[in-house]
Amino acid sequence: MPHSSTDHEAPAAEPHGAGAAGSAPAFSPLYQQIKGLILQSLQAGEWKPGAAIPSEMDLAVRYRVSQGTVRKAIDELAAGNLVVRRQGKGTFVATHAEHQVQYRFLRLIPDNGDVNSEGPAQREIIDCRRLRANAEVARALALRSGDAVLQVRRVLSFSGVPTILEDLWLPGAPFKGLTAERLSSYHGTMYALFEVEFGVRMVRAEEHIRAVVPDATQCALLQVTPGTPLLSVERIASTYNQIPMELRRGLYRTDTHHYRNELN
Amino acid sequence: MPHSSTDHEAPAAEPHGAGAAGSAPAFSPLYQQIKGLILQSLQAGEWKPGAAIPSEMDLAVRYRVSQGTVRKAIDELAAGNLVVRRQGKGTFVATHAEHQVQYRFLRLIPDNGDVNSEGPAQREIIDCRRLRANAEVARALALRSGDAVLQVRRVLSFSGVPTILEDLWLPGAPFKGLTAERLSSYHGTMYALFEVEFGVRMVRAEEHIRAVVPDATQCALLQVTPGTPLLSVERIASTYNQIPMELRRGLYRTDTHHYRNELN
DNA sequence: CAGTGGTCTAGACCACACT
DNA sequence: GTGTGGTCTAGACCACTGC
Repeated sequence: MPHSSTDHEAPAAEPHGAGAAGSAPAFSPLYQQIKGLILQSLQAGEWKPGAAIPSEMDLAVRYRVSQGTVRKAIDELAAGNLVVRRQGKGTFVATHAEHQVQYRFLRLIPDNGDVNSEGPAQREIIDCRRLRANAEVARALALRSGDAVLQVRRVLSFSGVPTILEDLWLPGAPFKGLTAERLSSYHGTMYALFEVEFGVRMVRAEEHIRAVVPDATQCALLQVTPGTPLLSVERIASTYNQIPMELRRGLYRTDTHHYRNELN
Repeated sequence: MPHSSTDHEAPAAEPHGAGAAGSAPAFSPLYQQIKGLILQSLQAGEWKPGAAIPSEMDLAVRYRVSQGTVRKAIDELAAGNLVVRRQGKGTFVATHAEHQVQYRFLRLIPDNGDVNSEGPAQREIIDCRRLRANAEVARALALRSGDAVLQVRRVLSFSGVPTILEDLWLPGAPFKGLTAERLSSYHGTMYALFEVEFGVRMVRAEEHIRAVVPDATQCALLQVTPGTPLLSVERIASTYNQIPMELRRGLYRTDTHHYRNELN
């Protein structure tokens, strides 16, 4: 094998063709392999959220491929919002901790369509406790029943009107040390706090939406009359490697807001 | 100017730099211009839904650019589901008229997650009439109040259970000749019919979701008891050029199904 | 086999940001 | 000016499809 100066990783440079005599081939193009390697570095925390990753040329040298191949790998990462390209500056690890887009996963917007018209949300932590996962929570978080989990309940208000009631469950281990105090005092979104304080970056989520009527407690917290229909939004959010790290159940008032979704 | 054999269009081959002394530059890369030209041909119906568009090489010759540039243009069109690439065969205009993915825009799925477990939906047209657009419908469809529109009401049932009640409004002109008869007798989705019979291909849509309680008529049609919360899904669907061509208001039962959405 | 999309490369140049 | 990502090109080869 030619030249091997400051080796980092070698992509095993096997553009096409079979490897060993395995019965399940499943080859991937070089740029996919590179994408995988970058992804590994991302998970491993080699580059922190908000920081720049090496330039395309540097990565090309490091992985012994052409810049174009690195480019295609990064293109896919950028398409998945894992990374942000900025012309003339570099490519940066995406982060929730930037005031730009406040709630990246929140699809509830005011009926007038202008998110800025109502100012920042007021957040109130109602409860935060450690407990043992029941079967349902355990399944959603890929834990075992009885494992330690953190349960948080909070209310989000817009222009002083309580609009969202959320219950969320987090695996106990990665979030050791999270308290109502820290949640309340942190300035920024929850996901930003998770990133900064616990190194857990939420990357993807899936939501299941239903229409429900709230119980008495929920009515009180959202200040709605019994019988008011609400949106029930169950979200499972995960980090890199698709590992579920949060189960969140939201109740959304839709008298002044609506859930917006784009299809194509 | 060199060689001009069988001219179709010329992209004015102006990769970078300003054109005339206009005060608003706004230049776009070559591949964006090519994308625009392909888009025009798509709208103009030069290539019908389901049919193959010319090969990358052919388009490169036609537009006087390299294959790579055409490729990048097509990549974006494919990313937007306007076109489908099939290795070894060609690139095809996307269509709703293929049994593969039945309802491309329908996000309601059974709670067990398996769309195939319930078989095809039963469709029943309740009503179909021509009338004049009120202010609300006119605004949504970019028409004037009083313009002719078509109003359709239908119920979708899964495994015999009425699950979706939809009211939809279509601009009268492009859909001249649409009747309840044709809607009922057509085998395939509504959007497939629109494509095949009226040349209107729905490409993009935006949905606004709320929780509501149905009125007496709606309860009867969906066979639910008064007070049952339902999902209200308002959709505006549009063709190429972003022109709105359909306003659809759906009421979804979410006792056995849920609206699924992916975030990233 | 020929034709199509898919991958990979290498090099040139442009647009932008910072110093 | 230097370095970054962004565009464009030209050519080679691979993988899949259908004749």
